[in-house]
Order: sequence, then structure tokens, then C-alpha cells
Amino acid sequence: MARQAGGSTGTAPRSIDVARLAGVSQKTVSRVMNGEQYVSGDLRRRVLEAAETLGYRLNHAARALASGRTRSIGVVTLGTALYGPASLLMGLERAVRDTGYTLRVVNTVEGDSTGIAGAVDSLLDQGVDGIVISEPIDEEGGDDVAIRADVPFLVLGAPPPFTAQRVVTSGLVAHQLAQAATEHLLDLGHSTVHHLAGPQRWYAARDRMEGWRATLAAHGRGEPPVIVGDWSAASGYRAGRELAENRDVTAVFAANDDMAIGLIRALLEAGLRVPDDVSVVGLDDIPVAAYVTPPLTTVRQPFDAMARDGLKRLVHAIENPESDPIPVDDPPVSLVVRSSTAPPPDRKTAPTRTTTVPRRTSV
Amino acid sequence: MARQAGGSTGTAPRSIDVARLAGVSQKTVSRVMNGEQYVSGDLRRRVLEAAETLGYRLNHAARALASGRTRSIGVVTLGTALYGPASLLMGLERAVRDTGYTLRVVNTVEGDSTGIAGAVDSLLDQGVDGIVISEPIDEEGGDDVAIRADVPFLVLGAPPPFTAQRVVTSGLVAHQLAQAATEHLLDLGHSTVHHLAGPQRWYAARDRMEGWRATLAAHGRGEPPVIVGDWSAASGYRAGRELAENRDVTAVFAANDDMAIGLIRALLEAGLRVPDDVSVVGLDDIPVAAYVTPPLTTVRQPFDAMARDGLKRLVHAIENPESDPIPVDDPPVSLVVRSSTAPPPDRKTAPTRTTTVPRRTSV
DNA sequence: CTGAAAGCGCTAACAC
DNA sequence: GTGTTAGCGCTTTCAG
Repeated sequence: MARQAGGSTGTAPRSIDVARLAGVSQKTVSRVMNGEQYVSGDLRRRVLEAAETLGYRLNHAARALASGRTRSIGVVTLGTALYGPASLLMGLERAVRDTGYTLRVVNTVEGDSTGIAGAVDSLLDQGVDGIVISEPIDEEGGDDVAIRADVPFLVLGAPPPFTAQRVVTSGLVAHQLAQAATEHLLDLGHSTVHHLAGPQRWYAARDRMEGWRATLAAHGRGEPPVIVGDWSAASGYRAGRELAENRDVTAVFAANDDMAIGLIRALLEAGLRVPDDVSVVGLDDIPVAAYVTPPLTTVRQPFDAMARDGLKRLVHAIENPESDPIPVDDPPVSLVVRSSTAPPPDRKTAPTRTTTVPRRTSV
Repeated sequence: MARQAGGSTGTAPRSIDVARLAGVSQKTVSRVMNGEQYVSGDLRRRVLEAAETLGYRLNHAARALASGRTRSIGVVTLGTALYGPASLLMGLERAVRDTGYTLRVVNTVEGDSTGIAGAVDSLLDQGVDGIVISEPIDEEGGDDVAIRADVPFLVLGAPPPFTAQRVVTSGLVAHQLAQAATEHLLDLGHSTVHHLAGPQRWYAARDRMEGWRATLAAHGRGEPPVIVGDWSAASGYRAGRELAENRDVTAVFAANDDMAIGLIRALLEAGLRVPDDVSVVGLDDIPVAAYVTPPLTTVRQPFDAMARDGLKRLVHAIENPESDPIPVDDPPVSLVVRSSTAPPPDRKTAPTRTTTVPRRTSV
């Protein structure tokens, strides 16, 4: 399948070589390789054939130099293997294939004060046509970083953490995720829902918290104090020890599954039963969520759809600098009900749920 | 922090602009930007200053075209958010910063028969100087794909899945991981250890299995039949139901934590106690491993060290085509003992372990 | 519909 | 130590 590198001479064939073999001008080869119109079917065929026999491969560096565009998109990630960010990155890679662009990935250097700005800078340096901030966070300084660049940005799931022109922001998804989790608990009969939030530097964490808050307000429920974790199961565990002392707590929405699992562990150690005494909802649906004890009720993020929609809009902004942006198409979130949630202890009417493992197979 | 794009004119400054401002030749600017020697400190200073005021940014496309090298490294990933592969990718990103190269990431298209070869091809197409196969697997066809390319390859943790020149393979790590897990169980007094393997297309899975097998042999123990899963907790659960029927099973080494968690879940549902009746060791030390019930004993992979060592050797091969490869420096693996392992039921002497959660904080 | 000429911004040899 | 001269392999004008 893989083409041979180099011809008989050892040097890679150029478009002019293809042109000569096909008996056309080099420009015609260029037209064919770029799928431009106004090339007769006959010539196109001959060019393609010549390219095939020569094992021709277009030189992207030359193309970029001549055209001023690299056809690559840069992604700023946080450099963690957390399930959410990692899944988003994979979704982006999957989605980018259909756009004709390639991906350049850069982590924000942890501990570096330049943070996202530094990562963006290095991407700009490499000459990308657009940039994706996959998990926006606030910088240490607190001030919005002023990033000026001539390429469009896609900021996933949050308002842009900086000032830049042509920013294509995506989504109320985080809000919907929190709403689904909170309403599920409310529907079960809990009078209110506690929240174990993610680190507040993350927009994702703040948005989920806002969604929870708005949902409680919409239902006229009181808002208990928020506990803030750092996404880790360890922080969930600490929060759990705290919550276990408060007998009023009957329902908790944790901003991610890892924290939910740590939380449950602490509750269990404190002698509380889950879900009989306290219900817990997570967020992410990590691969093991269905197999911990008790199997975790959680909310699943539409990573692939988010990546696809966001990239589509980013590419549109890249290729149509002047035109209006494509409207956001927020994909639906889905609640996965398992066995960590139940009606509150007081008014329990339904029988205790069995802890049968649901049918899920995906890796 | 971020430089302004474009000068007053709106066009990006070129090296010749810097040269004029600094009053030197363009070649001198080039020398300075590349950190070459034979430039007086004075000139270097002036050039740097001029570049700074102009907001000069080297054009990588032009450099690549002129030099024939892109200073980028391609990574072939499997496109899963599994903890292991995702962590390795993050480790590679972290490690690549120190080398002066950038990363291009491509997933193997799932279901595409060209698989790794196709991904490599697209990377070659983009013009990378070297390629990393981060999680080698066998192709559907079964035959080794003949990949001929003029760039060196780094195949992490396994022998190369194809024939290519200048391949820098890395490691016996998988073998050591399996050995650590198996010996821990043997040391506890178990007469033998069962193995729940990963999908056999993956070299990582086969290597772990070989390590387990070799360790049993070295201790003169019998080798029970292997059960094969697919890395998922669901497959671990299925394996657990099977193993639960065999009362001879007292110790299981699962090839990753997800399967271990699914396995434990099935064991618990079958009325068996972990670790009192059956001990289980996982592999990866995923973030929630310390907080499931019981906290999981597992083996941690040295992702960052593997990535760093591998990349160092790959870059050496890129920059010194003729010289000998740098020898592999396999980093140490570490066993994390928690509460899913104990002596076998028969000869148990030590008291049942408490299930206190150990002190781990990392995300 | 097709072709000819003119660079894109940098590095690689060579001179000085 | 430093400068000069040629391209690298494409895409862009602009003619036909």
C-alpha cells in the first residue's frame, strides 16, 4: 500500500517529472492535484496515471511556501490523559480527516506562565491556518490574554479566554450536561442536589456549575454550598469525607466520573449506602463507570459530534474569511442511568435497585 | 507574550527585513536563527534585537523546502482514549519539546484495511523526518506490511510490525510489567497465577502475556489457560463470570486496569471476596484505581521515561543517519500494592488487609 | 480550457 | 567570521 519513496534515481519525483511523462505543462499537473476544474477528463487521466507510475507525492512545504497556507490546524491541549480531554482530542483527529487538513498538537506547558498564549504562539510559529483550544482554562495572571493572530480560533465548549478576531466558539453543551444530571436527581424526588465542581480555572468546570445552579433555580430549589475538587478521584474522596458528615445530603452531582468514584468510596467508608442513603451522578461515562460498585449513573458527552461540528465551522472560517460563521449545532447529551442513583431515603417508594451490570460493550 | 502577526504593512516580516534593519546579510540572520556558530556576539545581538522589534517569525515552510527537512515527527496512534495510549501520547508531546521537533498526529483509521501502513503513508506525505508507532498492532491481513521509507521509525514497546530500515525499537518494558505483577502474586503464596490478556493483535498484549508466561516458568509453576479480553471492563466482566466458576483460581493478573475492574465486579457478584478468595492485579494505575472497591493493586508504566528515551533515540537516528543507534535504556516499572491482593485463602496467616485508601493525589 | 513566467522565504554551497 | 549566488517544488498571476 505504501508508496516507494524515491524513484530509480533516489530523488523524489516532482510535479514537473509527472508533467513531462504525461506530456502536459507543470501547471496542469498542479491543477489536477488540487482537483481544480477546467481540466479535460483526458488530460486528468493521463496526469493521474503518470503520477501513479512515478509514485509522485506532492511536496507540502513547497505548496505552503507558494500559497501561504499550510492546510493544517493546531490544537492546544492541556497535556493530561484525563478521559474528557483525551476523548475530545481523538474526536478532533477523527473529524479532521474529512476536512483535508492535518493536525498539529501542542500542550500548554504546565507551570509555564505563558500557558495557552505560549502554546498558541508556537502553533502560529509553525504556520497553522486555524487553532483549536480544546479545553480552555484561565491563565494564572487572571487577565485575559490578548492574542492577536490572523487565523480563526475555535474554542470548544466555552467563551474565548482571550481577545482575538474571528473566534468561533462552541457550545452550551456543558450547561446541558449539568442540567441532565441535576434534573435526573430532582426527578427522583431529592429536595436539592449538592455539587462537587471541577477546578475553577477550567471553563468546563464553571459551565457545569452554572448549569447545575440554573437548573436548581429553575426548579425553585435551594442551592447548597459548592465543594470544589480538581477532577481527581482523590479530591472526590476528600469531598466525600466532608459530605458524609452532613446528614442532609441525599444527592450529589460530581463534575466528572473520577471525582464521583472517589466520592462514593468515601461515602461507603463512612458507612453510608449508595444509592440508598446518597445518590451520586458523575459525568463522562468513563469506560469503567458501568463496573464500579455501584455502577455509576452518569452523563455522556457527545465528543465526536462536538469535534465534527466545531471543525466544520473552523474550516469554514478559514476558507471564507469574509462570510458569516456557520451557526452552532449543539449535539444532544445523554444520561446513562445505572445504579448509583435512587429516590431519597425519606420518601422512598420504589424498591432498591438491583446492581445488575447494564449491557455496554464499547472499549 | 504572543507576538503580533504582521508589521505595520500587514505583511509578515522576512529574514531579509531583519537583515536590513540589523545591517547584516540575510545569511547572517539565518545563521543566528539556527544557532550556528561563527557569528560574533555583537552581530548576534543586533540580529536578535532587530528580529524582536520586527516581530520576526521564521517561515517553516520555506525552511523545509530549502533544507529538505521538516523538523517534525509523526505519531501513529490508535485513536482510542484508553488510558495507556493516551498517556503515551501525552508523554510524547511533553518529550518532543526538548528536541526542537514538533508532532504530527495521525490515527489509524478503524476498519481501514491499510491500517498502520495507511497512517504512515499519510505522514510520509506530509513530510515528517521520523515516525513513531506508539501502539503497534497486527494488520488484519496478518502479513507484515512492507513499509519502505527513508525516515527512521520508533516502535514503542514492541518489535517492528513491518520491515523498514533504520528502526529504533524500544523495550522490554511490557515484559517487566508482567513480571512484576506475576511475582507479586507468587510472593504472596499463590501456587499459580491466571492471566486475563488483552486483544492478541496488540503487541502490548502479547508481550505482557509472554512476560507472565516466562515468570511462571522461571518459578516452575503450572500455566493455566489464558482468557483473552479486549481491554474493556465489559470483557473483564465476562472473563470474571467464567473464572468465578473455577474454585481453583486464587490469583489473576489482568493486562490492564479496566479489565481488572470489570473482573472484580463479576467476582463480587458471584459472591467471591476480593482479595480474600481471589487476588487481582491490574496494569496501568488509572486515576480511579485507588478508589474502586477494593482499591486496586496494579503496575505502573513509565510513560514519560519511555517517551523521552524513545524520542531521544529517534532524533539521534534522524540526525546521524550513519552512526550507531543509542542503546535502549529501559526505565523501571513500579508495582503499586493496594488492597486487591492478599495471600491465598488456604494458607492465609496475615490478617485481612484493611481497605484504607492510600495517599495518592496525582490527577 | 491550457501554458509561461515569476516568485514564495529560506538554506546550501561556495567565495571572500 | 561573513556575504554571494543559486535554487528547493510548488502556486500564482497573466497570456493565450
